[in-house]
Amino acid sequence: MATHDSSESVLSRAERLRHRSAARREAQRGQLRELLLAVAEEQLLEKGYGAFSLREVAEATQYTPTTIYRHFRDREALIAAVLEKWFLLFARALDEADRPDAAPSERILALGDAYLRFALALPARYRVMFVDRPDIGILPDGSADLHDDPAFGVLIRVCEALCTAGEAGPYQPIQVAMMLWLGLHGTAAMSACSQIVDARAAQQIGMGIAHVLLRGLRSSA
Amino acid sequence: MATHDSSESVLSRAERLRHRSAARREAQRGQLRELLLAVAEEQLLEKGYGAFSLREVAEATQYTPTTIYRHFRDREALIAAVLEKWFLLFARALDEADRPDAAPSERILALGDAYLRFALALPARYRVMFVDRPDIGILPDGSADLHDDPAFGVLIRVCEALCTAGEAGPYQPIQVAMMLWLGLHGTAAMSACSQIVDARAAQQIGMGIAHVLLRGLRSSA
DNA sequence: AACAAAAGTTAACGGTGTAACTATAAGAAC
DNA sequence: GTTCTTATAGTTACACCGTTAACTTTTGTT
Repeated sequence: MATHDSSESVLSRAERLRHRSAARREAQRGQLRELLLAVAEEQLLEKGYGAFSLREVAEATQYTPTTIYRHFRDREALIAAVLEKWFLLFARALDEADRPDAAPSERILALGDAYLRFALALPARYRVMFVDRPDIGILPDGSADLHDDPAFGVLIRVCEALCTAGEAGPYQPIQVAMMLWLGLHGTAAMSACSQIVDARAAQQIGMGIAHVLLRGLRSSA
Repeated sequence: MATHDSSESVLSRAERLRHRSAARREAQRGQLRELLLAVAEEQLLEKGYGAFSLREVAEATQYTPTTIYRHFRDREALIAAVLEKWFLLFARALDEADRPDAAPSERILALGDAYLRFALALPARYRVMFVDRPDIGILPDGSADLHDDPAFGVLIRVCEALCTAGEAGPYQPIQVAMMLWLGLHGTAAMSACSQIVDARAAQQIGMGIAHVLLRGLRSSA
């Protein structure tokens, strides 16, 4: 078990880590949770959900992997904490994009534009939020109520306005909201997961879908 | 998750495997590739892309993990081989759904129905094919030409028929195809990745998107 | 029978998440 | 100021993962 430290400068990750962490131990203390969150967010963005590694954020923070468990139940909880922050940003982005005084169809276009912008600005983030993680808006008891989600709440209210304006044919607000959301999600997800559509094309296709859907709804019996 | 190794009857996977594979060695031989493929497909469906494990298909076939490397370059190649089969099935499903004699919009609806049916019948399969794997239709040289894909080829031809029939406004066939495809992909992907929309709802929303898109296209200037 | 190729096994490496246990430092109570 | 308690970090260990190199067996061909 004795390691030859006389010759090579080759150190395993464990050795490196032990050395560094001993040197740092007396340094700072506390606010670790915030530090871990920040590093985790960074790693999650650049590695993606699958390759995101607990040990890697440990090494980046120069802490021991198990130390993370003092602050987060497990890997999933750490990711969930990052996601919580992201969903806040997402809701804010949609909220700021809404123009309550404009016509419903204009509001929907503005919302769609903001949605696509959010997705395409950081595809890795969108991917973790909406495709890798299967539990968007899933409540603790297992049921899902999208109306409680602030971001979806904005959309559904605008769709209600569209319906009462008689521009959605026979469709219910929830149906309209779903068609618009999932229509845009298709291009956002494909752009985030594949390379067959780049960001510019995705923005164009997505807005095309929004336009055509609105037109189709308006002309529905 | 929690493994109690207090009992002495617990064997490690390696021990179990060595024992069993010795017992099986004189059994059958050959056609291993097909067996591996079949088991891999099964595992891929039930575990998903991320949790799919080479060693697990090895154990299921009672072969050693390294044996797989005789037949497939690596884990990714094994998955790719399964995917090849799935994409063949997919192309066939779309091809069979097409009704060349019907009106373009009818053909598109039939195609959309088949697409959603394929996706919702085996969500895990759709997920691996269209969201986990980032390289749909990516050619070896890195470029992507969707027209060469048989499944997309069916769609694009129908969209061309729609355009020449004057039912797609100013949009080009490729744009129409993308809007339809990605519109449906949104509901299929969300249904496959999350639990907030069940299969029935997804089918309904997806067909709604197709209908409304067609109507919107037709009424476009 | 001899030999070459293919098929299968063993052992190992570095990576992963995580459970159980230990050490340490800070703060409170006396 | 000393001791007890508690939170926090560190250590060790385990099972799993994909992958590789080296070895042994089996098979088919000459």
